[in-house]
Amino acid sequence: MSQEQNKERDILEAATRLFLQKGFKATSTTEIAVEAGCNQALVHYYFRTKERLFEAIFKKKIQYFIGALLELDEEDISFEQKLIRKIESHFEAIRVNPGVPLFFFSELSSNPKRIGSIKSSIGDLPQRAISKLDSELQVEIAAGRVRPTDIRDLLMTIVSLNITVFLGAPMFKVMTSMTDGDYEGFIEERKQENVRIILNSLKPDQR
Amino acid sequence: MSQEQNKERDILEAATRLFLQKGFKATSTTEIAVEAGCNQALVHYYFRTKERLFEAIFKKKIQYFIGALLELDEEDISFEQKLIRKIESHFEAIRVNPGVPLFFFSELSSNPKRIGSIKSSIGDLPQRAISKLDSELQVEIAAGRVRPTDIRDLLMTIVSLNITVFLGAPMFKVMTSMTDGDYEGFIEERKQENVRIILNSLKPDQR
DNA sequence: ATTATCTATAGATCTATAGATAATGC
DNA sequence: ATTATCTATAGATCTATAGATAATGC
Repeated sequence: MSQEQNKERDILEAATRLFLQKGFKATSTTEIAVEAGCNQALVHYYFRTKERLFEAIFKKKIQYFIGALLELDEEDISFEQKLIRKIESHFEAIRVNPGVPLFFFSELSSNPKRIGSIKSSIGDLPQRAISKLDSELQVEIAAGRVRPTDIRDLLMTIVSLNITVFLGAPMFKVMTSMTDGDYEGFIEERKQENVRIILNSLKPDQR
Repeated sequence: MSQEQNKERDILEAATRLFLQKGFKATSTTEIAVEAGCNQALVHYYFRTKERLFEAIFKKKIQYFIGALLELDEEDISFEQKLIRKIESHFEAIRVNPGVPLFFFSELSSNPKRIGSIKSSIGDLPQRAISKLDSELQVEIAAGRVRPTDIRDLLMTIVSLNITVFLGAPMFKVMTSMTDGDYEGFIEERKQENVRIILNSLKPDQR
């Protein structure tokens, strides 16, 4: 028909939505099929096993996220500007995929053998990107513009602040009695707050 | 026998371990029974359904954590000292229960109806504790010792920094090629780093 | 012919309960 | 008697595959 149909894509999309929302074990291939508008056997026709389908999705999401935080931008801007851009790009990547960090952490915790799956799909991209950022950081430190800082601390701080706004949303809404609307406003404002906190944490001690 | 046995407790402990590690859906009552050293029917004898067993554990963990962050300490110490203690006590609560934050977030995300379960078990304790901390914060702000800060931002910052070290451990180890030993050192150092970042974020703008 | 899609089903769980037996408290 | 524990099983999934049928590409 004119409606270009592609069940394989439909299945992948349905599975992505469901795996992200409920995790691997709690999502059945039957459910995926219903959501994709086909029968359950077709899921296995295209992806053979539920595990393979899952891995395809898992790897795709990992690559997307690694890119968002670590992409090797060669632009000639100040370290501070570069850092701000990285933080904001990471924040936006999560805003668009708010379920992904939780998805990673849960699946990695419940099934540690997936660590191998990650390693193989990211290669040494993180290593290289981290080294590069680190050497830039060391230049700033040497120039006295940034307090001595371990690059791993800096990365941990960025990731912590950016993911938790989304990952902890349900819990925070309950604790602070915020409505969904309130919380959207909070998220909106939080990006700048995170940037501020991180830049502040890098200021050399004064006084 | 002399070995005071209490299968109900054994079941609860086994279930806690398994639910924390693999989540509700991926843990079977059969598995819990094996781990507790009894047959599967006994799990249902004591707890009737898997869901009830889960809720008992869930609520217990929530109460423990709310306490750790929000406990109403009346001691007469400076705001800064009080804040430092709260951050450290929260950090330690997570260190001892490193799987709990992920557990909360996953189960809340995969089954949003559990939000009700949380609400009912925490009552207005968070509200009161937050208000109290907020009024203390406002005093500091009025005195110019702290930059104007929304209490919700402060809480979000504390929770973000403290949980992610543990929650993101598997991912971080992969990304930064840290061994388990390296990472333990990193955690050790991270508590002070978090305190530092948070206190820095509260400093009034200078210059 | 090949590829996409469906129906039907085997075999493996998994939860919850019924009903038997063993242990404990009077 | 009551409470704790076990064996056995019904009924509900759920994954994966076999084999039939429909659609598509030459």
